[in-house]
Order: sequence, then C-alpha cells, then structure tokens
Amino acid sequence: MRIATWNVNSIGARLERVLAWLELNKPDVLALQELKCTDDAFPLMPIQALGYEVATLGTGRWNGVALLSRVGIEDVTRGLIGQPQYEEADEPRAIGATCGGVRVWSVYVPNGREPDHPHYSYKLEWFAALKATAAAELAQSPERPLTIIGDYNVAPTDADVWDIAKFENSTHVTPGERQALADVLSAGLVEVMPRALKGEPFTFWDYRQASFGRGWGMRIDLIYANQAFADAVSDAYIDREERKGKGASDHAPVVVDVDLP
DNA sequence: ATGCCCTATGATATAGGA
Repeated sequence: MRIATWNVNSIGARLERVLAWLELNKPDVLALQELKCTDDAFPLMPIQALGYEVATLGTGRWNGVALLSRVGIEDVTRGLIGQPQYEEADEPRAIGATCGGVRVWSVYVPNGREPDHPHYSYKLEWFAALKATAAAELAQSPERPLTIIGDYNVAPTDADVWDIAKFENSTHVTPGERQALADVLSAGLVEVMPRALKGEPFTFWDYRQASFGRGWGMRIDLIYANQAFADAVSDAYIDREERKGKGASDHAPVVVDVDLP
C-alpha cells in the first residue's frame, strides 16, 4: 500500500498538478493539507474519476484537510479530541479515516507565527490535542496500523533546516515546539524517516528569494506512525521533483510504502 | 541551478504562509 502526504497550498490552484501526480504515482491514500476551500467547493468529480473516495474538512480560504483513498474510507473523524479554538473558531486542520485497514490522519499543525504570538501558544495546545487523539486511537486499537501524516510545521532537528543560524527568534525550531513533537511521539508513535530521491532532504521551500534553487528548505512534513505501521514500511521518500517548475506548491509530497494486505 | 512569492477574498489591498 502506498500512502502520501502533500500540502498543496490550495487544491483549486493545484488541481491539475494533483491529478497528474495521482495518475503518475498511484497512491492508495493521499492526505492533503491547505485546501483553502470549503467542503462544497472541493473539486470532487475529477478526483473521483481517478477512482478515489474523498473525505474533506474545509471552511474557506484558510487551512483545510482531506483524505483521498482508493482502498475505502470508513469511520471518518473530523477534528481532534480537545482541539483548541483560535479566535473562537474551530479550524479545519485534522481529519482521520480507516483506509484499507490502516488508520490514517491528515494534519495541518498551526504555524505559530512568532514565538511570542498567541498563535504560538495555540500551536502548542493543538499539539496537546493531537497527542490526546493519538493516545485514544492507540488505546482503542493498539495493533491496527496507524499513521499521522501531514504538515507538522516543526523541523525536528537543526539538520532539518538549511541554516539554523537563520532561525533565531523564529518558530519551527524552538525547544517548545520540538518538545511538543516528542510529547506526541511519547503517546506510542515513531517517526518514519523519508529519503531524498535527489538533492537535500527537505519538504518545503519558500516561494520567495528563489529558495528552492538555493536549497533554502525545511523538513516539516512528517510521517508519524505506530509500531505496527512502521514495521511494515518498505520505503519512504520525498518527491522533491514535484516542487520544480511553474505552478508548484511550496511543499513537496512525502510518500511511504508499506507491506500491508 | 530548473530560479529571485503565492493564494483567496466583502479584492485595485490585505492576511497568512513559515
């Protein structure tokens, strides 16, 4: 089974790329982030035409997540246990479903903006809700393969950014955010490390300053999984090629192959 | 090296991205 995650930075703007990528790479499940559209506006038909069932969670111009599956979508869950609000709104940042016997979550962790911004504390609270959700799922079905994939908006180590010196007083690399990642893992998950097919092992390059060409990237799109899933992994990689050219998302897809029935 | 921002919106500016 092939599972992938991709922050597409608007499904509307990225539709042709997403359709082409699905046809070429044939994932069984694709977790999307940053749909930037409502559920009603999601382009269901062309994706269904490729054989995928779709579950979405989107409210408009910000955020939005989805799961596409050609191995079934059951027991769809929208939102996290104890998910915090931001400015009194429930943001669409997490959706889970069972696809071909694997429990898959697509997550879009809040950015944080700046370490002293309210969005940063919201980010840490959001991680606590993610941990609670992971713990509950693991308690309910400890042996069922589980993966929580998406845009975590944290670089796990200094090696996961192109130049740690450029990140003074920046989010994505603070001890608090990295502790939040460790707390999520402590619920009973491990990280599946992807390999770089070519070039540096980043998953995001800012649109500005020709960052992609300069190698100014970050690895913030992560694969977390329980042991049952991790034990079945045969390969995992970053599709850096998809970041190239006009009309690319600023994130590359991350793919994981598992030997599961 | 595959290039010096991109996206959606009460849109001709703005917020958000990370």
